[in-house]
Amino acid sequence: MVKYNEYKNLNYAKVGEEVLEFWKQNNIFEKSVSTRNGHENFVFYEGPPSANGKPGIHHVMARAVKDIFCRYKTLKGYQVNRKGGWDTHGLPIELQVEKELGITKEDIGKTISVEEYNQRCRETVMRFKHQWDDLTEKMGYWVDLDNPYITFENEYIESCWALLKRLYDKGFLYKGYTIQPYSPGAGTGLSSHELNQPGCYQMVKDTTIVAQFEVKKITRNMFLFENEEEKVYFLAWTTTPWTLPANTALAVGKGIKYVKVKSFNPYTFEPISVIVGKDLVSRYFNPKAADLALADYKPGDKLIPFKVMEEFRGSDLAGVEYHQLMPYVQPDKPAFRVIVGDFVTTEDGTGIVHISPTFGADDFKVAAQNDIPALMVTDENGKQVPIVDKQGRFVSDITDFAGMYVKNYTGEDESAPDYKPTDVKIAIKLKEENKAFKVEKYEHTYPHCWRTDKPVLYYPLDSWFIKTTAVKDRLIELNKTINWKPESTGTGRFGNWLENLVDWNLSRSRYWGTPLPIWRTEDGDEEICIGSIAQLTEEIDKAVEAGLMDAAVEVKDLHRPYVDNIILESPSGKPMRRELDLIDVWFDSGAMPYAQWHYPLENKKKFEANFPADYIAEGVDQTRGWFFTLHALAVMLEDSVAYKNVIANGLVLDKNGNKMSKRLGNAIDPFEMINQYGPDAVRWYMIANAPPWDNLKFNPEGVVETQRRFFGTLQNTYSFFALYANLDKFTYAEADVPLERRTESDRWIISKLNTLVQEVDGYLADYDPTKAARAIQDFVVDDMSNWYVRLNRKRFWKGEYNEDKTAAYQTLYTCLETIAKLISPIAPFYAEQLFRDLNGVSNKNKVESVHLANFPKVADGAIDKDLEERMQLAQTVSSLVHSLRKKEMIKVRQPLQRILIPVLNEHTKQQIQAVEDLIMSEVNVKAVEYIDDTSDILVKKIKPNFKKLGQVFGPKMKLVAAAVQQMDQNDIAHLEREGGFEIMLTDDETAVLTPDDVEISSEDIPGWLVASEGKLTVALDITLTDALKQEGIARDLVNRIQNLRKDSNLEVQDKINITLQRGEAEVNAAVENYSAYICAETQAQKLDVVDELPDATLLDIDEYKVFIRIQTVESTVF
RNA sequence: GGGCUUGUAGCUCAGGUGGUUAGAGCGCUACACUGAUAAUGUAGAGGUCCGUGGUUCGAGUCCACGCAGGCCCA
Repeated sequence: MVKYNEYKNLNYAKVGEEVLEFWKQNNIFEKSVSTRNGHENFVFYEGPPSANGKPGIHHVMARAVKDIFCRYKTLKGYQVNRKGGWDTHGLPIELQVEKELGITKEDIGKTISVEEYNQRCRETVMRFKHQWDDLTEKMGYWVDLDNPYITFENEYIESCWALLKRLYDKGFLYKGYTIQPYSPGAGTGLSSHELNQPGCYQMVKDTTIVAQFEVKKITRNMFLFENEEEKVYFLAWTTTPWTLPANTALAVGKGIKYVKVKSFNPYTFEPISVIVGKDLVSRYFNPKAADLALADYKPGDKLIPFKVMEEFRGSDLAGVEYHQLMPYVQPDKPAFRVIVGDFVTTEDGTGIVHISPTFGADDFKVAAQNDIPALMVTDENGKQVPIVDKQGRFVSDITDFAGMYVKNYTGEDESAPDYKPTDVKIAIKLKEENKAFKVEKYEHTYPHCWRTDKPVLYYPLDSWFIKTTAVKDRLIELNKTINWKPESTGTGRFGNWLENLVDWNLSRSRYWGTPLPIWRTEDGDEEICIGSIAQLTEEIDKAVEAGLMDAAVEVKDLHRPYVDNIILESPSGKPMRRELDLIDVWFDSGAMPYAQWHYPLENKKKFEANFPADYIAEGVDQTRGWFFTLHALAVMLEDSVAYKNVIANGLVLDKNGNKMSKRLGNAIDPFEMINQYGPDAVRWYMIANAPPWDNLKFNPEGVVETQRRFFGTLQNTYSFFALYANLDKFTYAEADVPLERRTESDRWIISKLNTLVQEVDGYLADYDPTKAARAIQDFVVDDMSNWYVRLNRKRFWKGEYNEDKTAAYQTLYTCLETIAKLISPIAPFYAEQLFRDLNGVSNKNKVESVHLANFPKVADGAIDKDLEERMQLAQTVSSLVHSLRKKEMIKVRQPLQRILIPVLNEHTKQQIQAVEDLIMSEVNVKAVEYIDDTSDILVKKIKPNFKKLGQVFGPKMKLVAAAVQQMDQNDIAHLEREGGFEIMLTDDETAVLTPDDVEISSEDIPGWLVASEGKLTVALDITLTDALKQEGIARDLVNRIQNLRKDSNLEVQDKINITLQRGEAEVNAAVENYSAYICAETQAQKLDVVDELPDATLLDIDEYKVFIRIQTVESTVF
């Protein structure tokens, strides 16, 4: 016969290794997909990791979350294909290569060719692929590693091109500009990486201006004026006065308070009213002048009087229009009004921020959101350009300052007596025009170009954009159909991001990435967007024919520099060169639903069958990354969501809540964890400890606890089952014992089990693995092990192999096998071993792996809530009796005569009666008795039902509660008998209570030892009769003999003979009266009592001494 | 600075729609139990439920303003 495997000191890491080997040998993963052929698809997208760094413990977390639901859906009968993928482009890889080669971006194309450089990137990016694959296997993340999509492969890039062309054809792709750090000296944009080089931020002393922007006297603004003569100005501060001619708006903070102050301009002495942040008044007006009268002011006075007038909120000011400060150039759309910006503070400045969309990133963004135009001029080529040229000079339209450098880019001698920076010249002009309120030097840090050491400008640079704002409403609408876990990430972080959407800047000035497939003539008048290699080849042929290229080149690699060397012919016959930009790597990953199948160039059916995804999961940091790019592309290309359910998981921190980093040395090595504790305990701990979307404080001690408490208990239960089932040769060969012939506790645990199946199914369907894991844990530890097995131990190791025993085995077997299935998504290795150990003997499931099985179904009629309530009562009663015994120091082995339970209603009585047997055996008493109301000896307790009374009496609640507490036993009896009781609230106010308004419970039985919990009270009879004492002794004897057996290393099934020496009278009587009982319990065939017993063992049983000898009986031969 | 998120026992976490004694596990202390035994049971100690205001008869729970940690964005 095949036996259930029995283990000594199970090694969970080894379970992982062995099960992994089994999966590999038998292609279980492949089968878990192929056996579901023809079933409904459950579509999962793998967010591609980058293999240029080592995987960390947080990857185990993220991938466990992905894996759980794919396995769960497989159990539910879906076919779940999981294609792996690698993200291979991007800046981190370039930086790593540059670091290793000891070069900078400047060297590319000079000391190293673009070709060589990209070759290095290609080699570097997959450096740790082996470690990643290894971790994937060892942690049990099932994903197809053999056919992954790789973003640097030609086919993948070609798909990206095809998608870009579709966007281009829909008019979603355009060339615009974005504000970036720019070095006029070097003539190049700087990356944020370059700006973060040490030494870039330097202290400089700049001329700053608080400028006065005059409010227009129009109807809409009249609330700011007290009469027609008043002149009202907004005060706004800038550290870059040269940007003032480009001003097109002012920004205020929505909630910030502003005041209007009447005073005088310190340079022109003219009377003015200015609007400024309330908290900043003292910064611009000397408090010493607070008491001076406005009327007393004489031009030239040192102290300028001021008077604070009305107060406004930022939101009140929004929309107010003002006169252009320096009207050299007119915008092409309405401008010069107040808008709300969330970046406005009262930390410095005036609480009002000057906005010049061409020279500030925030400015650009907030202007775009408010439909405020940028100030541009038309150059000699008819192109729109900013008012400062690429050399850093004002254009000719800015007449007064035409040709002046906005900063000293020409190395002028700043110490020369007649040297005046442009900023100062602007300040002088504004002062003269009554437009400057305050001009002063200000020292602050400002970024400088690392090559020219000159201040950078924030300057509009050419960029290619995807017009995501064109589909903003649709993005928002479709987002509402996505099931976000947690919901707040979808409505909050992601939802807000969509509400404040700006166009997606695709351009990157780098080398290792997907090139932008747009070729343009030099004047930009003609261009072509290429959507495939075939199209490119065709265009090349045309260009060769036109003589623009020497010879046809075969398109082998779509990366730079190869594509840069291709020159195409425009419709009018002009040469077109590729726009040198690469595209944002996020486009690569957002394109994976299409590009992983080389769609739209092929595999249309495959794509359609796998779009959109049912489920994805990544870190919450991907909200504006992958989650967004997937969504944006799906909406623009397919007018669909890209995913229906998404889990945004949190971070994995160290046990103190700090971020893990190599520098701090608190990073946890995932391989070490798995080797030490096995993959299941690590996965279970991570899932059960905190919901995936919360940050997880990872503490290895928690893994130890999980292993001990959950897996240890489960394994213990299995061992217990296996031990006896092997002895009894239980193989689940018998037909199921019908539920009605099983014991109360069998039906109870099966009811609980089915309830559990229902719960776990619900939680997993709702993408909440933590609740599922916790429910399973509670069942295994509390219900199955600590209650069912404890109560039923004897049924397994005592007596004949009869129907009752079969029922016990079947019940426990069913629990264990069901648990194996339920835990298999979370703890796939251990579940596999448990399942195979069980199923290998019973062969009840015709599958070789738990992962090929079906999710358990709730059995009809198995759930019995009444029964579950009864058992709860049994547990509570037992616990109360235990605590009473403890108080009286009466050990459980000492039988007692009876317990007494007051019951106030028939239902409770019936419920307890049904579990009497369990209670009696658990707490070792002979009888359970009940007393009801009629006995008149119960002392009752009354408590107000706050919820109900609160609704009725509201504010008078306290009076009612006090009156209820005052009621004595007679009053309670009256209330119960008559169904109503009148209480006094005040001297002249009464109210009538009904039994529903209060909770009545029995609290005490005079003369008995009682304990109560909630509404349940138990009394214990502690009278010891001779018979009870004798039985107690007999039980003690059994216990000691069992210990002897164990100490003598006897096997459970070994039979013995017992010999006792006659001793004290009580002991003799006990042995005589309970001889049969003692023999049965200890597997003894004979119990002899003799007068003299040499070589005996001395047992201490309380105050008695017993001499005993046990001998093994050799197996009887018939 | 903005958005989102977390804050409950020494530690990790539960606490639908507000209801008066705030729970569990681990850890600690004591006792008990003992053929699941590196388990288990009972009891105990341990809480300004982050703070301050407010709404309410009643707030861990609802509202406002803060504080601290985290993430993303500036």
